[in-house]
Amino acid sequence: MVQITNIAPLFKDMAKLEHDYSLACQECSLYRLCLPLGLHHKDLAQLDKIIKRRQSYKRGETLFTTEQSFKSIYVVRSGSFKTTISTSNGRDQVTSFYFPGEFIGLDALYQASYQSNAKALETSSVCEVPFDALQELGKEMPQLQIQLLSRLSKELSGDKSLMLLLGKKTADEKLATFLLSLSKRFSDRGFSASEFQIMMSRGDIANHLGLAVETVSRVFSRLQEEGLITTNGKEISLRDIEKIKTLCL
Amino acid sequence: MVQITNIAPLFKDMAKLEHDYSLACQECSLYRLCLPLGLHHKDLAQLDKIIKRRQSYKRGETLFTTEQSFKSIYVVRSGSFKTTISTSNGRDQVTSFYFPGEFIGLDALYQASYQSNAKALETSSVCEVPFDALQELGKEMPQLQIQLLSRLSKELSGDKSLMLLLGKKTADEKLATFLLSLSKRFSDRGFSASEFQIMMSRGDIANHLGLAVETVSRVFSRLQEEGLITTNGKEISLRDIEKIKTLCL
DNA sequence: TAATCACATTGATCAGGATCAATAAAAAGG
DNA sequence: CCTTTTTATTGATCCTGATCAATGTGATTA
Repeated sequence: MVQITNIAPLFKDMAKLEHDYSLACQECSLYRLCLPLGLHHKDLAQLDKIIKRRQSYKRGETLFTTEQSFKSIYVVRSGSFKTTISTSNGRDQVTSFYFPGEFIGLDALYQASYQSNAKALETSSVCEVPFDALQELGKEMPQLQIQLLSRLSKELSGDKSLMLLLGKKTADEKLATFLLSLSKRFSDRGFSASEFQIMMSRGDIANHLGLAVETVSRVFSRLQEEGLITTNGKEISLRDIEKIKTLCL
Repeated sequence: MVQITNIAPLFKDMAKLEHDYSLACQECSLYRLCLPLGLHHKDLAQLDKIIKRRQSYKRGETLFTTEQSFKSIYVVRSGSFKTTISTSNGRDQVTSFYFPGEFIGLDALYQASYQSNAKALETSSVCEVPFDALQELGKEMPQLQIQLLSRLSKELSGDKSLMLLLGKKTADEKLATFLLSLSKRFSDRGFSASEFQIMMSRGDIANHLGLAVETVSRVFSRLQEEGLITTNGKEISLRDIEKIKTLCL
């Protein structure tokens, strides 16, 4: 059996996370969720050197588009992003949402150009990791390569699950699955698993789940009538997680 | 006890293509599509040592299931496979089809167990690549790591495209897109881009595209009436590829 | 603070594709 | 080879979720 990673959740100081964009990997509260996991101290320092800490992006601002050639992968430092791809006639699909510690742009390295458009969902910041430099480092740090492979593999299995959702689940099941996925990710990051603020619009959610906005709205209302959740705009609280789990299938 | 370890060489003359499972990477006709691409000759020899050539699988036979722990990735040598994942209540989704030179099991390395079930669609064979050994080799061959990353990334972008298909395309668009994807993959492998045999059932296709069998059948008939394709069971020929392209969106 | 604009909810109606049903055609198996 | 089983096609009907429409609720800006 090949055991690759053990991303244990935990981080404490929210304030740091939000505001100190220059914070080095060594002191970053995302350490356990991020790329450096498993690196030795001296290797970490080297990784730290190649990472560019970037200014924040405001809601709706673009991180990259399919027009740009691939140079870097991005790790969310604070806030959140969405990626979309489009048909030639302008319909588009929200392929993923990204939270702190998650990698954006991994699907780009094959074609050497970004395969999707990435936009901030709220005021957010990222660490930019130039891929060339990362590969150079990787030659001397197998652990880093493994980390990277592991991330790609994780995204891959997430995508397969979404295929199952898109292809085989009903509207109710889709939304239940989505809410639990958010819950898990918030709780992995030290936030409440049952009460959180969603920063994506109903439209984004609907699009991501292959539904119409109206359907999402109706399912939210129905779940609320049944006492499974409470919503107030962007505030969501899951009142009966166990029951919601049974809805996911 | 007489151990019969390697019978294959005895049959060297029998259709190398299909049946010589012991054929080394150096002589393999899939070279350009496969893992070794870009490796130096001596590195290739080393890679060759860790690869296990496996007996063939018959239609419907299992390559691996979600119950098994992850040890190896598999490269299709001949034939084809499908992978599926399932909901807790038994609905399942065909997540991908795999052709010669393509890698199966890449989504497994994150959780160290296979995330899907892989089955042969016809009499097929694979090369088994033990992941531990591959990682060891990778330490000395950056090119190999890059190849691996590249493959993961490629699968990732394929999956994103499928999300777009599942979430935003109509039945006609789905089937047109699917046919062209097959066409491309056959032509990449030196076969005709316009005439080929599909080895997956209508059910598999329907499931993969998030449709009912009946719908797939009807769309096939409609495309045929419109003179865009000809079908005869598993034989498909694309009569007007340009027009089919316009259907994909 | 009003005015504008983007987003959300709810209702009424519609349609694409699912489901049900029957038959036909291939495979598989004895 | 004939029998049995699986897979494919075609038709009739139904239903989930899309679309259209109207109103409500927040946000942003002047």
